Amino acid sequence: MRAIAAEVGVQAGALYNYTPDKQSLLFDLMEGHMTELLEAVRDDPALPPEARLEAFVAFHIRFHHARPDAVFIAYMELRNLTDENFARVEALRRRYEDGLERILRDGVAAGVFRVEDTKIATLAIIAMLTGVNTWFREGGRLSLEEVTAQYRDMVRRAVT
Amino acid sequence: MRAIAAEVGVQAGALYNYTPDKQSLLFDLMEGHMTELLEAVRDDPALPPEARLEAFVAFHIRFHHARPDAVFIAYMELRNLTDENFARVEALRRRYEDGLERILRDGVAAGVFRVEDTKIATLAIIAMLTGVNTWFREGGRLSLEEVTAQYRDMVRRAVT
DNA sequence: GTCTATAATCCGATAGAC
DNA sequence: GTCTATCGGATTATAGAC
Repeated sequence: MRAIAAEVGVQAGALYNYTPDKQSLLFDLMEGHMTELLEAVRDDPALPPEARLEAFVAFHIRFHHARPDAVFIAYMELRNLTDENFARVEALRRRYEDGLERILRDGVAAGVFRVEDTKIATLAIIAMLTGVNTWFREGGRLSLEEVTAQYRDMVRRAVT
Repeated sequence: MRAIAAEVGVQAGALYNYTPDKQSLLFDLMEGHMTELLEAVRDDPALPPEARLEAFVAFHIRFHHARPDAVFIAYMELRNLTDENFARVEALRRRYEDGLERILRDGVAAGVFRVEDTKIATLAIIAMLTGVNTWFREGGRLSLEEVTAQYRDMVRRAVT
């Protein structure tokens, strides 16, 4: 709390005019991040599953790349949530995963994807995409667009 | 330190007969984990790249599944290492990644893998495989062997 | 709405008896 | 080698002045 106060230029006690306690602040940050994620993601079931999957890959990488701090907190501070707050954040995360799984299931039903278990494929793809945040830095050997293109190819081939 | 002492049945001060300070204890844990990993991984360059890749997938999942606590610490406590200790752990991690990249490069050279950038594919595959630890629990819908088989298929198809 | 001051508690690490 | 006791400092949160 002292670090946050110093960052915004007030004393620690002043923060308690804006949040009842640290737990609420942490939960609000994480819930806000997940809500933004769910509101930003787009999926048009009328499009071919391959196009929907490619759009998801590009969206996930770009959205998370734009918010490294929120992603870091959402990942590292999960264990510091109360049981109830943890359950609420987890429910939002599952809703996001369900969006990807729907694409995979539709692709399987349409005969264009070969996926034995869509839930496992969903978790595998999201873990792979989120991993970009741990190593990608602007100004490196490849641009984010080039990196995204390669992940798009790997994901597409993994499920076809 | 107090929690560790309680777990092993001594008082906090007694731990300092075994470690000079908390930083050394943390570093020794993480270095030990990475050293075990590097000593346990096997790769026979004489085998076909596809077989070597499948062996790597199975090894990575099994090794990490057997050490959930060490994996968790190696991940969550990275930021609590001093700069020097962080650099040493990172160097070990990079050596492990290089082992997988060698397989991918050999496969590309042999014309059996289609990978645009072997470094990116390496990071993507490892992130995907390590993600298993965050959700897999013994006694669930699928056995670890079944899960491993599905990851093996996805990885193989992603690079061919 | 911000400040100072402080309560209550936790932390890593050390000192010295045994 | 373990214990008790404690130091010095950090933490979240509160109280009350302005």
